Amino acid sequence: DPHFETAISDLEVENIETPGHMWHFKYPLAGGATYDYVEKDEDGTVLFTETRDYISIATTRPETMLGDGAVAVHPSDERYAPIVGQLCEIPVGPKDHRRLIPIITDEYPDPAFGSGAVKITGAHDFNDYDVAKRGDIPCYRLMDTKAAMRADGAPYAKAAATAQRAAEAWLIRHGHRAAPDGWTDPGPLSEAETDALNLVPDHLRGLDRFEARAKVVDEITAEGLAVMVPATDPRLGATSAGRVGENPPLDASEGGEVRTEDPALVPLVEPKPIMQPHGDRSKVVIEPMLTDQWFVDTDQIVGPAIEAVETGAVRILPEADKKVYFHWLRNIEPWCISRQLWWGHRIPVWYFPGRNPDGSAGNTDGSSQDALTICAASFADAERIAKERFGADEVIEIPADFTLAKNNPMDAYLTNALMEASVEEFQKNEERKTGKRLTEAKLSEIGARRMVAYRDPDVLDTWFSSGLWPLGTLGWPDDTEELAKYFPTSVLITGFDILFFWVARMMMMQTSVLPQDTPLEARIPFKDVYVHALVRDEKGKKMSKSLGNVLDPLDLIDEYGADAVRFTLAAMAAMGRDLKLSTQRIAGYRNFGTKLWNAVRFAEMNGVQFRTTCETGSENIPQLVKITLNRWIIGETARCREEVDAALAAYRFDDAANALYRFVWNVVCDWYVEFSKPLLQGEDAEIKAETQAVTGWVLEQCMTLLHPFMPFVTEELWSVTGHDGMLVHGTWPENITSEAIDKKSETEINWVVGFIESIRSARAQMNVPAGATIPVIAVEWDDAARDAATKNLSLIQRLARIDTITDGTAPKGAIAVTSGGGRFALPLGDVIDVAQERARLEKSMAKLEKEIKGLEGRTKNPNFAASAPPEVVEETKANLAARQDEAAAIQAALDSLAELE
RNA sequence: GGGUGAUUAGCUCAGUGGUAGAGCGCUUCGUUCACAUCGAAGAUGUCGGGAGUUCAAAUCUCUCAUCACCCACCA
Repeated sequence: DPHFETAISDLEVENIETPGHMWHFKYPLAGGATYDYVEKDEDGTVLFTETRDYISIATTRPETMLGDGAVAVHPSDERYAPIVGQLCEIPVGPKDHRRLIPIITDEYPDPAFGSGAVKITGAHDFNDYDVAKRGDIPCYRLMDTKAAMRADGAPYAKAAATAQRAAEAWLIRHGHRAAPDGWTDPGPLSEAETDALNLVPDHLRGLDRFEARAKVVDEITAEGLAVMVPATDPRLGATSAGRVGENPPLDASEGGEVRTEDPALVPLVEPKPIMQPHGDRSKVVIEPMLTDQWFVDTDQIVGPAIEAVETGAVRILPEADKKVYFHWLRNIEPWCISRQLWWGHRIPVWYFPGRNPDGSAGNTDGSSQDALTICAASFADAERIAKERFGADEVIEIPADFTLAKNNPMDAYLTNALMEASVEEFQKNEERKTGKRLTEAKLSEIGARRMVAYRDPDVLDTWFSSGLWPLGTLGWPDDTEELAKYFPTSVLITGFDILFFWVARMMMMQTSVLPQDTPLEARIPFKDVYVHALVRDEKGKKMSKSLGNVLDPLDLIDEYGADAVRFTLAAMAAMGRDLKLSTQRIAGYRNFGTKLWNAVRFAEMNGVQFRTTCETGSENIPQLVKITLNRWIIGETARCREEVDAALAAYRFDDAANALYRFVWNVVCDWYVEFSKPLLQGEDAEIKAETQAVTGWVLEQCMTLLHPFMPFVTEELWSVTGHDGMLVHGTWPENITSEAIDKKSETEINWVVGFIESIRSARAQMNVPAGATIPVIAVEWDDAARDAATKNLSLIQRLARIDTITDGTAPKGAIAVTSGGGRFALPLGDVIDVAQERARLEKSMAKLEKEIKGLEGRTKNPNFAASAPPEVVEETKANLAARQDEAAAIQAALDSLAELE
């Protein structure tokens, strides 16, 4: 990452499609050689022949040409067969020091793409690196950590000459050129030697990579080595993605100005969208570059992480994300964990320059990779190991940038406490002190007993450090109480984008770091992973600052309140789906908070007493509560609590929130509060007292159950209703169970609710004035209906706005109302509009008939009875019978209406 | 290029085999003592298209279309 000047892992790279260009250049054959370039079609018919003195290559990154080590073609590509093993010239740099590179074969180039020939820059391209490794081609690094062209090392001419010798040696070694007499293979350049070579021409040194690109393009074009095509060539305008207009025309900053005598010919530069790697934090274009880094060989630790999810020891919810998890882990790459940053945990590795891996003196290479390294918890540990294992008398820790010692093993042996001493100075000092010059042997002896070490300056990837979070926070590696109690942890709630970064890494690290002989279930970091939704904008796009489509939660909270925002997010958190936030919905849930507030206010105004604790469980309620209405609401409360708990256990926060919304608004407020009014305001003290108590109890349950979803308003209500202590410290009402449901009360109240709704509906549709109180005639009703209606007459009177219910026959000109187990008539005398009533009844009838037809279709189908489960058949039959009864009642009403006309 | 998911009321979304749902919005009515940030009533759907499996499909299978996201080294 040229911005942060550090290596990053591939997970931290975002590939973004950006407009780019592909240049076509000629690499002239060495010494002016020529060949017949022949293009054939599939049948072998010759399409095109030309004598060429170059090979054409295409590149999107011309600046990397400077580091080319070869040009590769596919072994089967007959066009280039004649020149494989020859040298060609990189057409950049000083004319008299042009580098020559071999033309090699490799399976990688696709003969059908571009010219079929690929330039190989092993140090700056992943594919090229593989080709280079296979072909023994050197990887020349061109840039520094800022991705500027290198300015270090020997002048270009010298570096190029070294590279040239290497290329020629390669030709001989690989049998493309006869060895001169007396030639001995010097062997390929070592990695350190290769890395030390700076092949950037002097005038390009220090330039930014993009500036260098423009200059390279300019120079090649000026020299006439760009592939030229007629200005009408379609490739100049089309993009490979076919999206016209996305690629801006080449501008001067990218180079490539036309400098040709023939105005009809222009350089072939194809506009082309390129997937460019960007740093996810720095947002700059990442430079693939060869550097020494620490990697985790993930293959070795990935197994248990996969197995734990396969066996279900760790659940990933929603299940769909399991697939993503598996796919990534099964195709995992080595993980680069070293960072060249100053923050983070420093890598606990000490290097011993001038020592071989076995501790013996003698490595003159200076590179760290094949030198002695010791991984230890501290320098003291590293020192102890060095002394024990390698018999050193003394280990001196030096700074990582103490290059003198690192690069010269003799210096390293002799570095004294002042550390700036060279062998020369050491000798002088000794001579001054003792008057004798030390022999080489004596120097070596001193050196052998003394070791210097420096700690790796890099730090660990922050995700590597946090990968041990579950264990680390609990005191591991000590055997703590916390570890015993809390590990494995229960649930990790996280976002999808963290699944790879953190979750997968924690899985791999926890399961690997703990003793392998403990069962996998005891090594997992957590049992459940709940992958929560991402909030997106209204178009479904990920919110991002650069797009400007961010809804700031703080703004929303300012406008609607924290509870409303929180409840909305919970209510919309259906698993496995991202949510598009709508402010309207937040407003709706803000009103919900107000509704609860008002319900509590109502209770207070009616002398409701709140208790400080809810010690009453379901088992006691039937004895304590006598009134049907109160028994009913207690049952409904229990039902709601169980629903909420089941939803929460399944991480269905939306189901839990919606269940509570329905219960509080549509059950408690719409019905219970309305029903309780006559009881609370009536004369009977006993009824009043019980209803006050139950109302208080119900509202307490509402506050408690809602507290996780709306903590602020519920806490406030808890406080203002005189409770001691805070609701957040309260207990969850697990003891309110469905045992509290009283079937008889439930049936009765449900009938009353249905009856009131039927009358209200009929009234509204027949335009009966809202204020008018009307009588009801029961044409026929069963005992249950009669019982329910009689017992709850005052409630029905109040909410349906009727005065009496009397037995009788429907008078002419009455509205017909059906309700479970009964037919009723609302006599309105002359007021009734016959046509309107007919329309109303016919509409109900049509709806019923449609349902009946569907139900009949099923029950009459012999296959249905044979194949469907018996309970479904029964249910369907019962349903059909009920519909048919209702249809009959409506038909009767329609018949009597007909008599009126 | 590979993968994953989505498509249901005007909008935002629930609903994995058995009578299509919620909130918002919309229409009509309502200033009675918790609440107009409210109450009552109401309208609204070829469940993206097509094919298949099944007694029965929004739900399972295949396919097409569109959208979104993730992954990827075509110079």
